[in-house]
Parts: sequence; C-alpha cells; structure tokens
Amino acid sequence: MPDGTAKKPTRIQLRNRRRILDAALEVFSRHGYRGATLDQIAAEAGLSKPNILYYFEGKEDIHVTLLKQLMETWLDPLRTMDADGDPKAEILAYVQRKLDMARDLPRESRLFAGEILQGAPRIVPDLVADLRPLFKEKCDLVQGWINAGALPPLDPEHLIFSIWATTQHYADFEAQVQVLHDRESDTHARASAHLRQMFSALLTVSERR
Amino acid sequence: MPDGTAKKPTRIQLRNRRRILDAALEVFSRHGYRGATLDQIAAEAGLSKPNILYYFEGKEDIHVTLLKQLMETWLDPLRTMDADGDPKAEILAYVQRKLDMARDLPRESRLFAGEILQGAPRIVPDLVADLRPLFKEKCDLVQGWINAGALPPLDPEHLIFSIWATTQHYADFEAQVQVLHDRESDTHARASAHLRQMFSALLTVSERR
DNA sequence: GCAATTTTTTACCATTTGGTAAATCCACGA
DNA sequence: TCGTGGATTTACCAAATGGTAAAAAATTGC
Repeated sequence: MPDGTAKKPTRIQLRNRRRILDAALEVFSRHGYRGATLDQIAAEAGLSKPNILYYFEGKEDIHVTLLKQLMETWLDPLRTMDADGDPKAEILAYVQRKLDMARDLPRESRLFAGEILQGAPRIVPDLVADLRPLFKEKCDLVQGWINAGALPPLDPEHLIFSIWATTQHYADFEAQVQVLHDRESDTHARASAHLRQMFSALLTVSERR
Repeated sequence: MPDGTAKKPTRIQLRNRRRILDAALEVFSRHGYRGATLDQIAAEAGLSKPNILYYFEGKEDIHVTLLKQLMETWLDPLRTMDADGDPKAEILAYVQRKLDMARDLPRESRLFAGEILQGAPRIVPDLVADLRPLFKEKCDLVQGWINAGALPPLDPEHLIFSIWATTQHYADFEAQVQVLHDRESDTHARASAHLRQMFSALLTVSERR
C-alpha cells in the first residue's frame, strides 16, 4: 500500500490517484457526500472498488483530499486582487474571474457548496486556517481603499459575500437557471454584463451635483 | 392506512403528519436527501419508523411533500411585488423580504438549495409549472418599468438571480459566513444595509451631469 | 531471467437502511 | 361496555454500501 508518509510516488500511483480524484469530483459534486458511493466512483474511474481503497484510506479520505486541493484553486482569484491596482478595476476583475470559474469549474463549485451547505463538517479547520486570513486581508485592503476615498463607503465583508453569492449562483443553481433562463440568450455573457453593471454602480463614488 | 385519496384527515393524522414533516425538514436540510435516514427522522419526530411509513409512502414521498409545500412559502415574497407600487421601492422591499426569509427559515432555504444543487431531480416539474410562469411575469413587470423610464436599463432575469443569490447566501452558506464574519457585528443588520445600498445603486437612474 | 515489490482482483463481511407483515393497542361511537 | 377501525409496535428482510483479507497478476530492479 502506498503509505502517505513521504516516499516518491510511482507513475502508476500518480495516474491512478488523479483518475480517482477526477471521478470522485464528478460523483461527489453530483450526489453529495452521502449520495456518492465508492462503487460509482470506482466505475467512473475505471477501477475496482478495492483498488480505490488501495490508493485512499476510505471514502472520507477521498472527499477531504478533494476539498483541500480545491481550496487552493478556489482562493486563487481572490489572492490576485492587487493592492497597487485601481480599486474599482481590481474588484470588477475579481468578479469576472469568479464568474469565469463558475462557468469553467462548476463541479468544483458544487462540491464546495455541498460541503458548506451541510455545515462544512469536514473542512471547517481549513476554512479557518486558509480562507479566514485571506478574507481578513482582502477586507482590510478594501477598507483601506475606502478610507483613501478611492471607493465609496461600503461594507467590505458583505461586498465579498455578494460577489461569491452572485457568481457561484450560476454554477450551484444551474438547474434552476436552466429552467428559468431564456433559451436563446447567452447566459454567461448576460450574467457578466449584469454583474459588471451592478458592482460598478455600487463601487462608483457618487458625484453629487 | 390513511390513503391520500381525499378523505377527512383525523386530528391525530394531522398532528403526526405535521410532526413528521417538521422533523424531516430538520434532518433533510442538515444532511441532504441521501444523508438523511428514516431513523433520524423518526427519532426527531418522536415516532417509530414503521409509524412514519404509515403516514407517508416512503422517504421520497416525505421529501417531495416537503418541497412542494415549501415552494408556496418560497414564492410568496415574489408574488407580493406590486405593479402599481414604486418600482425601486418594490424591488428593494422584495430584497428585504427575501433576506428576512433567509434569516427566519434557513432550513427551508437549505433544503431547497440542496435539491437544486443536485440537479433538482425531484422538483423540476414543479419548477417549470409554478416558478417559471411567476418568474416570467415578474421579469416582464421589471422590463415594463424599464421601458417606462422608471428604472435604468438592466437585465431583469439576472437582477432576480442576483437577489436570490445574495439573500439566500446567508442561509445556505451560513457555516462559511460564521467562520468569516466579524463576531461582534450583527450579521443580519449589516447584510440588510449592504444589500439595500447595492441594489439601490443599481436601480437608481443615473442622473448625468 | 528472476526475485522482490507493487498493483489488481476475487471473494467476502458487517452494518446500515428503506421498507414490510402481522400482531397489538387504543380511541370512540353505539 | 363492547366492537370496530384507526394507530402503533414488534420482529423482520433484502439490498446497498463501506470496507477487508488474501491470492493472483503485473511491474520493476538487478
């Protein structure tokens, strides 16, 4: 068995672990943690169930591995927000990056959403360790811009919440959007335009007459 | 057994069905459909498992009953949006009602979110039958206001998506909000102020100098 | 080519879980 | 008070599911 204790992973090990995580992402994101079965993951990965348990300690191990790995990707666009850039442009660019991610990585978005929805039982520690500091940092950054008069007074925490909510909505609630959205129009393009308009309005310093 | 075919339900039937649905809402919203077990629901309801199956045909029956029942409550605030009121005030009031619902009925919000997240397999028909017409109607209403010059040009569909996303976020992602939000501040009050500010900015006809 | 190691399969198992059958309990009207 | 029909419990079951042991197969290093 490939113990996790820092050896050099074989080519086969690398390939199969990736296969398994790919399959697991697909299955977990569609059915949730409890709804997903090892048999489904095994079938999707093209491996046998015991073979999967040769590479991971168990179902939870796969899920946690997936979540931790995902967290990095997920936080990346936020990290990119640059203190030296133009405040409004930086934030609007962040909105776009987040929206693009919802389009390009919907499974990842749903996996994360499912975990949070159920109280984040398996990922709260990572949330506290990784997300919280970054979140605080970026809130402070936005607050700094406000204090400098580069942005109108607003609530940094809830601004970020709103960005997350509006962008991830298109991945997490895709089933609903699909039912409601006008079939002929390009969802992504219109969502992009709308969010730019909305956050632009919020971020623009109102010039009183 | 109390067949669904239109008899007069006993007092005991009414009471126990309500108990079961209450318990099921609690359990389903916390663990999702697959994650919830009849035993948990039974324990929460203070009834035995077979007794629960005396009142409902099965697990799915309970879940579907809950979802359909919930849909009504859920759509109510949207229905209230009045064509004769002031457009901006009507929309902002809708935002507030939706935010209040996220605070007062988080379990309902999460139950719904969980269903949609997994592709809404058990509720798409109702979405199409109930939600879609109402959604269309209100989009047309907003479009009418825009055409009349009472609102700036904006995308009605995505406006509503954004309202749903931002308000429900506080219920569905509560675990995350809890980890990140400043402990001393009143989440609901600040969220309310922020959303009012954001949608107000979006809905205000920009008066060019 | 061959021993040693890694990978995969076969054959299981224990538990959980949704669900059922039938016996029993109980409320209530005549 | 007693019978009747609704309500509840007891004792189950079959399938699904996470997981394991050990043998077989493949791969690798020499």
